[in-house]
Amino acid sequence: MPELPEVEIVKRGLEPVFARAPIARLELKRKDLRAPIPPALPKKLAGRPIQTLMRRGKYILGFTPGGPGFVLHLGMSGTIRIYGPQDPPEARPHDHVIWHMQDGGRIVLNDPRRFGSLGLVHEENWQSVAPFHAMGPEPLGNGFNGKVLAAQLLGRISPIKIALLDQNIVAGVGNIYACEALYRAGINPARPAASVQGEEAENLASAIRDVLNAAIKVGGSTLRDYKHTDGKIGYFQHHFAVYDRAGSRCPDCRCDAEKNAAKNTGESRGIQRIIQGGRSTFYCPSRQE
DNA sequence: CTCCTGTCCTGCCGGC
DNA sequence: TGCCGGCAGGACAGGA
Repeated sequence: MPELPEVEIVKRGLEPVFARAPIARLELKRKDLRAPIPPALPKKLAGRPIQTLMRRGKYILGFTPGGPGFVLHLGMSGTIRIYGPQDPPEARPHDHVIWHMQDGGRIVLNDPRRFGSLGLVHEENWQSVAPFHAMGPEPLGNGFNGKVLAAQLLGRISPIKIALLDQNIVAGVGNIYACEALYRAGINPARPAASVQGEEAENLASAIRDVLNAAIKVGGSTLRDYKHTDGKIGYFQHHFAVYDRAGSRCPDCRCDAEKNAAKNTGESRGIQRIIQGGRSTFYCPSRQE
């Protein structure tokens, strides 16, 4: 489920929790996530504060003062719940990891599909180990623009939609925001990646930034009320232009005009769903020629 | 290198 | 109502 905006919101929700108190202990109710949780991790975190909390792509990293830290990925179905010191204990199915804080607060990782992961990293060298060593630029970073994106796409014959899902091309974009960004940029998802250059690459880079920022903004407003959303953070109602809207008309649809023009052909219009790389792509054939 | 397919796991939803 | 197939926001391994 979570792509960059959702992960960013989760990170922001975790910040005050880690700022308030050191970790008392890490409870592992289940160790077999996508990869086994390193047995040494609880020991490295117990009794220690998280001094630095950051996001890279869809990962959240938290470092203790000495350098060791955790790296968290929510996979497809991972969620985080936050409990204050006053909140009564609550266990739900698929709660796998609990950070017990020294002030009594708790952070719970719930992940039914267990595609998520929790690992051990070190502040000194995390950037040079997998998966970070090859990871593409942060789309919300200062250095990201059309030229950078165009350079990343050079030599790529695969469809632009597939390329955007590759974390080594640009970090943090997933299936939803790849579709939404291509829609905003007016680029057909089947276009060869390397053919997106110049002004189109600028448009796409801007579209990626804009759609991610918009989603964060919406999530940020939800974050303040996270208690009302069942303690879960990072999961908010999005409004998508094309994602999961097959058959509907896109926001600035020209489909009616096209339908009239193509009346004789009987060709159907509206948002289309196609399969690329085994995953759904949604796009508007009228706006994304 | 890049590309493509299959796989991990559970829950939900629509169709019969 | 119950069962079954298909699908889900991710990432990796392995082979071409």
